[in-house]
Amino acid sequence: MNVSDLMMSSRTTSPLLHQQQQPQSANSIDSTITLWQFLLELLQQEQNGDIIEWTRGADGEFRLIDAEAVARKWGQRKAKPHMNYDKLSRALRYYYEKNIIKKVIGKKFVYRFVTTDAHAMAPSSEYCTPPEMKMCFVKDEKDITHEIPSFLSLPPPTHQRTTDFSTLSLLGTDSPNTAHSVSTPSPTDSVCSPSSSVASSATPSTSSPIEDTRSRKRSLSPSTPSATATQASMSITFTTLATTPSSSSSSLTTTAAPPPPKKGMKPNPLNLTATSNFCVPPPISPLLMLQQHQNSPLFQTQIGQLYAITAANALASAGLYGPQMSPLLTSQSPFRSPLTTPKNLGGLGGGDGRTPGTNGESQVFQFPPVSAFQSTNPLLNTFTNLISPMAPFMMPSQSSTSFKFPSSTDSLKTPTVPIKMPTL
DNA sequence: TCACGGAATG
DNA sequence: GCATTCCGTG
Repeated sequence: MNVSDLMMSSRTTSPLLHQQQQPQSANSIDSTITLWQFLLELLQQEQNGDIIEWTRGADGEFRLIDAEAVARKWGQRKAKPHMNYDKLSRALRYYYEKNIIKKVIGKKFVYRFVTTDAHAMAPSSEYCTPPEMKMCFVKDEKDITHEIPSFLSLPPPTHQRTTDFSTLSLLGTDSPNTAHSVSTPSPTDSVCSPSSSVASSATPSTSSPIEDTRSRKRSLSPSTPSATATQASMSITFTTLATTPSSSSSSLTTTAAPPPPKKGMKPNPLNLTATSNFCVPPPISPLLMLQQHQNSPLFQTQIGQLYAITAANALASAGLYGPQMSPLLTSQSPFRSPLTTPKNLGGLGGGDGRTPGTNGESQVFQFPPVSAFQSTNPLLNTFTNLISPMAPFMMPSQSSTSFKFPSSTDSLKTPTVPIKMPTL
């Protein structure tokens, strides 16, 4: 199966994508659509190129060429005849808090869809944030010829981070038949409690040009991670994309004797506080953390068209901690509301756009371009080549852990991920 | 003029 | 919850 097939198949699984294939008229009333969806829709339709455009599609950055015209269309869609840019922009500003859209400071009418950053996704940022992550999304095969709308975002360094993670995540490579998810334990079992994450992520970081002023309003409840949890555990669940997220076909738990999940506790794949079992407080080196990146609107709506590859800079650190800890992970259901993301966006990723800064560019974290870790056009390659960054981790010859990526031929089978835990 | 966020409201 | 509407401020 090639990328094209993959995309086509994925489209059929996505209501949103289906909707995009049959775009609603900007004039028709749809009270359910949200603004960011509407904007994405406009951006995807060439006929709107005179009122809205991607300025740096690779970064999710777009500009309202004719803001009032966009607002009028928005008003038509929502049956709000008095809609104008002033009101529309107020709605956009609410997105700042939700980490869906941010303002590109210094550029008039320029906004940016926010890619997922570790802090948005992982409230337990202090110990659960991978040191570095590279991620690229490929929007569409034909678009690759001019620009890859790669949502590349690099979480800034965290001073508070005292641990080094070997993290490698492959995201969004949901083949039509297979998706992969982390089956997470309950947040109540979390080592990295939300409170500690607030404390850490809301700590003003001098390294970050982004600072959410609102986060300072929140009460900080300083706490330290539990020193008792020294065991890392891991559970990877593979699901079929066609099924509901909860109907995972199987799961596998590591040999680290993790506490069994509480009965009746339904893991929330988005709640990365639930990744606590991957979090090991210092001085013991944490082994891994799996992250999902699903709250980006583009990721949400274009997952079938997007290819997301993340590769932490764990290639080296994986060697440190042992190649046995090199899990791969893809997202579970891509069709998940970004607004279900935990609201703890404080700190690095929560800039409100009004932080003193030189310009918008300096306030936007970007992942390196695709070429940073893809020497060739990824879409000219096969699916296998797309995940080539992970190849070293998937080679039994280099790893005591073999990882078999589910293929189209065994899509209904349950891939196994034998994971050997180092002695702590 | 643009951008921001509080507040009230639907 | 997600805007919409209005408004004061910079």
